[in-house]
Amino acid sequence: MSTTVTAVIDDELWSAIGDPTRRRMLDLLLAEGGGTATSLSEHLPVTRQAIAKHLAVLDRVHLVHPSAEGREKRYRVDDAQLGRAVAQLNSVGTAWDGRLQRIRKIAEAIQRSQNG
Amino acid sequence: MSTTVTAVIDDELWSAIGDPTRRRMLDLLLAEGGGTATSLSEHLPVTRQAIAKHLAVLDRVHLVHPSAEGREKRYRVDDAQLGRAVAQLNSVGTAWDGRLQRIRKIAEAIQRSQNG
DNA sequence: CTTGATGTGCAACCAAACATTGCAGGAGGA
DNA sequence: TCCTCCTGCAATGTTTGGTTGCACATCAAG
Repeated sequence: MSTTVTAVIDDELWSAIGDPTRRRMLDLLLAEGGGTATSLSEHLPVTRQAIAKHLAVLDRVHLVHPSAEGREKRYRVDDAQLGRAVAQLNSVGTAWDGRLQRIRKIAEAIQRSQNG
Repeated sequence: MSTTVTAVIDDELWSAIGDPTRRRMLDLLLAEGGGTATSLSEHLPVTRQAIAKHLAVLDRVHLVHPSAEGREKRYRVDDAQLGRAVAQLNSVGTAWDGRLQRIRKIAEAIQRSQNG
C-alpha cells in the first residue's frame, strides 16, 4: 500500500479528461456516436480550431481516433480507453472515500476514549 | 435527463481536483490530518509558494479550510466538500460507463437485425 | 530586548496550455 | 469552372502553474 493514493494514476490520461471542454466533447461524441471538429464546435462555446486542438490531445492519449470520410475527418471514442479513464476516476474516488471513513472511525474512537 | 452528461458538474470543483499537484496535496492532508504550505512542500516537488497558491485555490472551492496556529497556518480537508467532489467523479464515471453499455447494446441489436 | 531561525505573504517574471483571429488549401456539388 | 464547406497552419492574447527574491511577523535563546 502506498502513502500517496494518486501515485498509480496516469497523469496524462487524467489531464485529458480534466479539461471541461474535453469532457463535454466526449459526452457529445458518445451521444452522437462520433463527430468532426466542425460539428462539435456547433454544440460548444469555443471555436472549431480550439476543438481541433482538443481532439489532437484526446487522440494522443488514445481516447478518440480519427477516420477520414470524404472531405471530413470524423472522430470516434475508443471505448476501451475511456473505460480505463473511468476506472481511474473511480479508483481516486474510492481511495479518498476510504480515507474519509477511516478518519471518521478514528475520530469516533478518540471521542469515545475521551468521554469514557 | 440532459443530453450533455457533465452539465450538472461544478467546473470549479472539478478543476480544483483536476490538477495533479492539488490531488497529491489532498492525499497528504488526508494522510497527515492537515498541514501547512511549508510542510506540504517538503513532500512535493514544487516550492512552498506554489503550494500556497494551490491551497488558496482549494480554499476558494471549500475543499480545505485554514486555521492560524501560532505563527503557522494549518489547513485541513473539508470532509463534506471532498465527499461532494468524489460524488461528482463517480457520477461522470458511471454516466460514461452507462453510455458505453448502451452503445454496446445498440450495436448488438443492429448486428442481430442484419444477420436475422 | 536583541539576535537568529522559521513561517508566511507579496510582487515580478517565465513557460505552458487554452482560446482567438486570419488566411491558405483540398474536396464535393451546381 | 465556380462556389461552398471542411480542414490545417501561423501569429497572437490570456490564464494558470511555477519560480525567484524580498519583506514582515513570531517564537526561542542569549
